[in-house]
Amino acid sequence: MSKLDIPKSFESKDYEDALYKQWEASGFFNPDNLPGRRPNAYTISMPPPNATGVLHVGHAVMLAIQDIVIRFQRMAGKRALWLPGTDHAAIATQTKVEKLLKERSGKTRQDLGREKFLAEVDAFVAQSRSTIKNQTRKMGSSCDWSRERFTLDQGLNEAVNEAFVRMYRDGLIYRGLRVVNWCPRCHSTLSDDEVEYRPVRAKLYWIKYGPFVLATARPETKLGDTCVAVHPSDQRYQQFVGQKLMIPGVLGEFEVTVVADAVVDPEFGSGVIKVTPAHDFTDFEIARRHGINLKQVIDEDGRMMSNCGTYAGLTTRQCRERIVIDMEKLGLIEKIEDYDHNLSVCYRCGTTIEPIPSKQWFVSVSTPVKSLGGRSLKERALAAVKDGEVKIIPDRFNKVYFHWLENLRDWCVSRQIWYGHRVPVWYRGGQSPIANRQSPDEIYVGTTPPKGEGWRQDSDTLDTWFSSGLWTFSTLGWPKATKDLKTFHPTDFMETGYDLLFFWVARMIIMSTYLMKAVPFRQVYFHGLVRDEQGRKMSKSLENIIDPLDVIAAYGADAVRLSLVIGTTPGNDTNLSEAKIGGFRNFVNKLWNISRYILMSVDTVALVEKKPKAKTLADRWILAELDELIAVATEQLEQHNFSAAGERIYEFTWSKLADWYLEVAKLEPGKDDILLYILQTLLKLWHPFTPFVTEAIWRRLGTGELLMIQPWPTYVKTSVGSPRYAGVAGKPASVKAQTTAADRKAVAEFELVQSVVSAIRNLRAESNIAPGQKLSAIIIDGKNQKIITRQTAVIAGLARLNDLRVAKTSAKPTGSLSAVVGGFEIYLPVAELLDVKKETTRLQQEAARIETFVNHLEAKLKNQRFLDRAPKAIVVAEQEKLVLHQEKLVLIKRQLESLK
RNA sequence: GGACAAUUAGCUCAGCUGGUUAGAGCGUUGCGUUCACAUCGCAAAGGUCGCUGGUUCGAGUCCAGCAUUGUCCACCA
Repeated sequence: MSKLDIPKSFESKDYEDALYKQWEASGFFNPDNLPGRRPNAYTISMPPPNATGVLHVGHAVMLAIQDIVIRFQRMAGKRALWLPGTDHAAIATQTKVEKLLKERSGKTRQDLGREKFLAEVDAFVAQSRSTIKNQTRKMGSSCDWSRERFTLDQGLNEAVNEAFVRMYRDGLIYRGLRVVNWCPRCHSTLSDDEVEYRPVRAKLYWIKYGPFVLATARPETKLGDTCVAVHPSDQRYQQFVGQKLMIPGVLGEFEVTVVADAVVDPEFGSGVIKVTPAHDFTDFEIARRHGINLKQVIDEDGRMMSNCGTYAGLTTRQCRERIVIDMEKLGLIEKIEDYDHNLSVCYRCGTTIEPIPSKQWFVSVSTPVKSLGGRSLKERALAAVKDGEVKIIPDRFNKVYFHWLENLRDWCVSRQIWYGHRVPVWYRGGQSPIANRQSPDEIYVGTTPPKGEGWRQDSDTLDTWFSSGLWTFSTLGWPKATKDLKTFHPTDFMETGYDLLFFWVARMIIMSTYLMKAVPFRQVYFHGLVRDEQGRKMSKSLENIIDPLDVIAAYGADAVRLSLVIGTTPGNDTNLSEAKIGGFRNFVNKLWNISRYILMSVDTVALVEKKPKAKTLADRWILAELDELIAVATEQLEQHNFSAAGERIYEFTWSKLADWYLEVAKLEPGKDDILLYILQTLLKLWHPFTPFVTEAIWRRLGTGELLMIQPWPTYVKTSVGSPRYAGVAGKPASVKAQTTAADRKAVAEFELVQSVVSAIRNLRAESNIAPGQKLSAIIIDGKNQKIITRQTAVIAGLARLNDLRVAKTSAKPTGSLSAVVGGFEIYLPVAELLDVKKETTRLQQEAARIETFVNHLEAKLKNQRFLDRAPKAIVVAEQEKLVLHQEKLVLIKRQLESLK
């Protein structure tokens, strides 16, 4: 043993912060500083966490996966850039600050005024941003902080303005009066995707409506009705179509027009619907198709307007209760039924959405664009995935993406909140009343304010996803033609939760294909939701939240990373528990101790970069296994099968290296170079997954260099199979390490040795022979004697035998435990310790098991159809299997004889 | 209403284009401190692969239907 002093366990907290500082100080997070010629760039644009947020386990997954990819690519010689940032998350942030303000001073944002309120938000965000940045560091994320961006940065604001103006000039942005999703609490519009649905038990009111009886869930909207619609082919109501009818109501009679429209389902209810164009999306469309006026009765506070007589000022809910009572008095209610339906609520605050008419800015997704070859934004974005320019992982999300885009309506991008990018539009003149389609405004749309007096900027801000949609290129300097933009865009790998497919991913594709004439990323990988160990969502009320920072402190960032990656598949939710993290902490410690042993047992610690020559069977075996591991792990990482890659490296580390090879190394001295080579290769393979522990060990090699920039291990590869996958981008051919016949033989032979050792250990355990007690053994075989003879020292050492004899023919040793493995008969003469009855039973059971299997194989091989139709190789394999087991059966029966 | 997942050992999950007696981790049981590691070692027990059909020489794997759970989309007044 050398005098190296290495602690017995890896205490993560003693290393993590110092290592991260060292990495950051090295400058290698910045691709410009990476050593060597690196012709190819590899870029990941980090999904910016909300500036107000704290790191949660969802971020942790994202950071773990992306860091694996970027560290792998960096070691593989790419000019690797992982660009971090934060998102201003307009509505979420404003809502949060409003809440804090209310708690602190009881004031609203209106009390403060726009400017002061925004100053509050800025102060809050500045603080939160630094919090989440430090938390990101705790995960070990190797992102380039020198390029960090914020969606409200000056540069990004320029990008937003530029994008808006270009779209406006191309006729893709227009201002229009529409029924919009309105959140009365946020006082803002919401896009369709920002609306959530909650099932509620409500009432369905059947009301008498002039000559009709019809059903409605919202009787209060009757005050805004301007027409009634029936299906064009509905014979029952033909006579009314086109007529104007006077309908009795709680505020007296009012006039409606009867129209025929195909959206009405004649089978449902009475086949008649009342139409409230101002407060329902479908109704708005009906009214538009038939040139019917709309009548707004609900205002921006969600209250009934002054045109509602005695109901003016009531909330819609209060009004509903009151109006039902009043209608019952007038005999206008036919019946009331229970009714389950979905209530639209704001995704941020849960307030019931009120559809109201409003003049807003929209992005047209269906207008043909010249620069897109006459295609619309929608069509271009569809093509990006259909043509394979963007590959979605897992590909089942393709369908979801197509469906969403195909049904996409124009995107309402203006918001009436204060925090965000202000709409780059200026007005001069009086702003028109909301219900008026004609605007007398003089409008100026531009990236810089117009010259001249009296211009007033639009008070609305843009949907936060409008700026997020530009993220992959606005962060690289667009609209300026920067070097970064040229080098790093399109990015290579986007990774986020599938809940962001519509909100963000699709919009990035829309924006980038239009503004950059290129996709924003070549691949997009969706991770699943992290749930608790019982598969429930993590939530405050369930008290089942796992805080990444807590578990990093307790188990180390490496263990947390492994627990979030191994055992997960893209797009599927995963369950996480502290027990799982604890398990990986144990593994990290195992890796530490493997290293500790190797570093302490070698004479000289040195770099061994070339594969050393094997001297023994075990050497040949482990080196062949390692080559195979490099090939498989590399291929799996390239294909983003992180879990599979990790599992394979894990298995090699623990089940092959630690359990077998290191034990052999204790018996066969002179393996320093091989041990060091394996260790160094393994540290490289693990580094993307567990950067801290691997870097900490690497430092003990004393090279003075960082592991994070070491070259990825190489191997001689053979291609297996061909690229025959259906995937649009084409999956690469499967790759294996090139193995020689000698390698394959070594693996087979060593596996035989392993089975012999396991069999002897099994015999000992079954007979309760203390592990410490030395035994002798006799192994009999005619065919493969040489293997055993050459490996007697290894077998004896691992099986704790003090004497191992190899004989050609069965000497029928009496008083022995026995087993048959790989054609060998194994006898452990234990004499007086032998429980003949127990041993007989054990062997009989074994024999019975094999007999069943032999019968099964015999039956199979007698089946003419199997012989005729199965591939030759399979038949041969089955025949060999049969012979093998028949022989084994004979040997076991012989052993049974010897017990008599 | 439509779509998509999932359903394999007590728990959490692997099992690729169908072909060894279906695997791992955790947990359980027995034994154990051999100088890398008790955050460890050795060994063991534990599964009619949700159900029903079908294709096939052969199905956990492919097809159809069903059931259960979950998610997304749409939403009819």
